[in-house]
Amino acid sequence: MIDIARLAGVSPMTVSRAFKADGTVSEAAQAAVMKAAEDLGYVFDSTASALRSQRSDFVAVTIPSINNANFADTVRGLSDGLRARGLQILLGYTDYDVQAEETLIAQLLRRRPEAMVVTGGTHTDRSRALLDKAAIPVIEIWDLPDRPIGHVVGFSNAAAMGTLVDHLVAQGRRRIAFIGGDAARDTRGTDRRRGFVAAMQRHGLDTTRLIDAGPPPISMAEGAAAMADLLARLPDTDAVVCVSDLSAFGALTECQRQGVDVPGRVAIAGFGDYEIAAICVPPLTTINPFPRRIGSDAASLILQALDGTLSQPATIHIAPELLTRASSSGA
Amino acid sequence: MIDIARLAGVSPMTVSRAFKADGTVSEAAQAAVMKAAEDLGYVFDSTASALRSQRSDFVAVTIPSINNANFADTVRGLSDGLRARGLQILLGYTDYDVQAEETLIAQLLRRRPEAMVVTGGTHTDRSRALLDKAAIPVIEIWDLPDRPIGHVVGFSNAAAMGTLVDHLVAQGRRRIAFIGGDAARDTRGTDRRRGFVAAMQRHGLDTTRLIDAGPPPISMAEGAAAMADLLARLPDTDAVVCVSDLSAFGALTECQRQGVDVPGRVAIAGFGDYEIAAICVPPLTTINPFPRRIGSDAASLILQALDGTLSQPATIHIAPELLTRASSSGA
DNA sequence: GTGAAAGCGCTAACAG
DNA sequence: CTGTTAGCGCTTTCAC
Repeated sequence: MIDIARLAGVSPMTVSRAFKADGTVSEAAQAAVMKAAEDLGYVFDSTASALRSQRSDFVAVTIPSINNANFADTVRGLSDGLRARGLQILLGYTDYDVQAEETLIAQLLRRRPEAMVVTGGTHTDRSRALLDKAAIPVIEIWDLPDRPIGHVVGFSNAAAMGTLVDHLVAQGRRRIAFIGGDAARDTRGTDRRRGFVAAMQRHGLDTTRLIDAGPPPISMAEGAAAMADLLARLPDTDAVVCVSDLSAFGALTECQRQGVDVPGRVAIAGFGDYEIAAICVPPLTTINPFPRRIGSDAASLILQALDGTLSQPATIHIAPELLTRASSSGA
Repeated sequence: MIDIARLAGVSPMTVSRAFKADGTVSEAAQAAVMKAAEDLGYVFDSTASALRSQRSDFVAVTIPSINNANFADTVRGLSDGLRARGLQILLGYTDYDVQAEETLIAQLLRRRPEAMVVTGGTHTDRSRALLDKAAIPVIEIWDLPDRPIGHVVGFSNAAAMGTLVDHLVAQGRRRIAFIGGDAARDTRGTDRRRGFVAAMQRHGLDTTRLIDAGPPPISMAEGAAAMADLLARLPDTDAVVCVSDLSAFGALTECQRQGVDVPGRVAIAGFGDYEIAAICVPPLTTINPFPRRIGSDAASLILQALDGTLSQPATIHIAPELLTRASSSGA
């Protein structure tokens, strides 16, 4: 920067101001600086800037898996919402493990992010302590935590699953099964299972058709295997709800392989409104939790929090939408 | 850090050494420092460390889309391979646009990454200049660039597509169509199309059945629309190759909706070996380009380059695997 | 094994 | 609108 200052015939401070582009530099100086920078192949050093100004321009984000279209959409919503303010996303994934999340949070905080977005509302005590200490805006997303750390953009996974069960019952289904993952790890999946059981009880129906397909994420293949298990052990099942569209699609393919009519003999519903749900044959009934929106709303909260426009911890409730499609038509 | 030094009764330098954990600190001092840090809720500041040591511990990575299972797998391979050395990934996506890539590269370089991984071998002149100037290891992935910037981990998309065509021809297919995206943007897709045309010519077959499904990424729905178009305009088509499994699956669903037998009347093949290809009914013939492997090999190259073990620019050839499945059985 | 001094490249704060 | 001074929180370097 000193070199540029020399070449442009100004002080380093003017160079700094020129790069901030806040219009506080004369046009002549601005042009001279930019030309000198171009000639010297100068690349601004954000590290030094971050250290001195105590503004890293980072927003740290943790998601359970990078290989998931729902979370990817959320990250896009976040990224697009933050880019205008020059904020960059520092992304990490937890593999659906709160211990891994703790390690990740500790690692990310070392970079001095200006805000932190974490997926889900279940964290280790140490994670909570780290986030508290960090004294930066924290947004929990994709859930409605019992004990929020800071701000929240989410919805009740249990309630959303309940609307799905209500729909199936309204369609005349009674012997409804749930295919989901290992309760210990996937907290959102567990919430959905709890919502399933609660809704079934509300309707006075049997809640024992619960298939545990293993640790999250539940793949299409695991959904298919679970469906095969279900068809073998509980062949009178007339509807299946899956923890996600991906496992639901797997279940659907298993029915296709076995010649089981969907929705004639078994209705199938998923969760997440993944691309596949709309296009497979028959298309899948599902819940759209508006993943992109979760991200863009979180971005708005962050911008407000950084502006100081947000005095109270805020909770933005996303209203998931039930999408009824052919996979769950009347019995 | 000064506070910790005081509390632990040592100098700041010893605190620094304790955090580096290189075993050059006495056990007593190490323990005292860790205890003091814990008590004070100290979080190490990577920004200051990066500035002084000129080591950011960042590896910057650009991918076309964050919402793509293939690239997500590559990022996981990279991430897992780099984590052991304490290197963190700084991820950005380009939306399949070389101009956006240029902006992104400029932005990422400001963070002083120690290496840069870029997807594809087509870049703007300015991107190339920026990467040259940066004087850090550069790895291009998912392609075999004509004019590599630095190291490469990739394969020939054209050649891989050729093997797919060869397979279809061997199965007795002759009137083969290609469904792909806008040539201007998706360079890998364009390479695949070129490979398709070259292989068809090699077999002396008609190369005019090319459907342009719009700008990448080509969605399942766009694959379905393209298939509908094809069935309407060129109903004697006996095989379809798609630029990815996702569009291929869309095409398959369109056949299901129209009662077109796959592979009886039309064979379908995709590219990428996405999860869906293995499980849909019928499963899709495809190419596995080993996305995870691309990432882990790139990570290895980076570690070698940073160690100085790599004097020459290296190219690691990935050998994509043809997976023949029921969607392309004999006519 | 430990400490003192200096400085990484930028910008806050103040002055003009 | 521009410049000067000082310092962000670490680590390099050198000394002991």
